[in-house]
Amino acid sequence: MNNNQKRNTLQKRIVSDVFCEMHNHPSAGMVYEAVREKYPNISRATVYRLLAEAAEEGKIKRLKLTDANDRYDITLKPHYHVVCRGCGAVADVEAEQVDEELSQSAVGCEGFLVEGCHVEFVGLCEGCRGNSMENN
Amino acid sequence: MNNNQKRNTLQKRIVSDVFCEMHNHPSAGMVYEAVREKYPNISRATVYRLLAEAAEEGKIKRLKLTDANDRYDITLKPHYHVVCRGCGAVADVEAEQVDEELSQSAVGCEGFLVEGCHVEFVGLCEGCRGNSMENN
DNA sequence: GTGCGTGCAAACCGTTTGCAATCGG
DNA sequence: CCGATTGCAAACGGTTTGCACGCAC
Repeated sequence: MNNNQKRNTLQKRIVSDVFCEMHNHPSAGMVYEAVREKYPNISRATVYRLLAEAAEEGKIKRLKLTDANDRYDITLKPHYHVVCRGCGAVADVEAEQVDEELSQSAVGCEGFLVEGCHVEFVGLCEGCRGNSMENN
Repeated sequence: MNNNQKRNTLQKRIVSDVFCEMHNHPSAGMVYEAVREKYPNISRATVYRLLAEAAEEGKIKRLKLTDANDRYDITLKPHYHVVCRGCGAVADVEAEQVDEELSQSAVGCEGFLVEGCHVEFVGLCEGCRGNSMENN
């Protein structure tokens, strides 16, 4: 099956290490910036490629969110996320998974077959609640 | 309050007319293409501006979806959508709104305050179910 | 030595914006 | 007439890609 030999490069190790130390569900760009501090000459393309590759191999998860760019998640176990409407930060949510029930209760119009669903929470992070911008 | 006088331009009327005849939750680009058939010289920027403006005025709704680009919805009443994983088409979903309950059952990590949520369904449209690509 | 992986820059795609020209009120 | 609105083209931002070089094996 998997007869293409993956090479163990320095860049791959560094990107993996740096990403594993970040627990903010970073975007590829955020990982790139973080990696550059240790390894300033790394190419943006390499970071993007390595993260996308890891996601395809199922080692990490690529999150699609409504507002922001794609984020990468080290946690593979299914769970929901909350996005801060102030700064875009992402955090995990403790809530039971209701995808199954939700999807079964849904009927798509125009002949659509509903197979699954995506739940995403919106809120405010601790920092943005402190700022007196638009918190009610 | 609203002391800025809006002008009634030909472009505005055409974009509005064309959009109202489309019931596919089109993206701005899709509306642009449709408008161009009637009014070939319209600027892409104008269509994008008019749709964004109408959404800000609350006349239409701008949908943020996880995969695709923003879509525009003529229906203002809250409801869910299903996105075809084959072709990206969007359709309305008949299901009761559970945002309130869901949000209240959710606890954000890292000091996040959960305020609301976004539910989005995934499925297959009639056409894509017919194609023997990757339907199970 | 072979060819996978990298770095670079350019392309990409949907969208937004600066600006001069235009046209609605 | 005056300024809101348009058209154009360029900029934008995040991401992907083509290609020559270099390094892992």
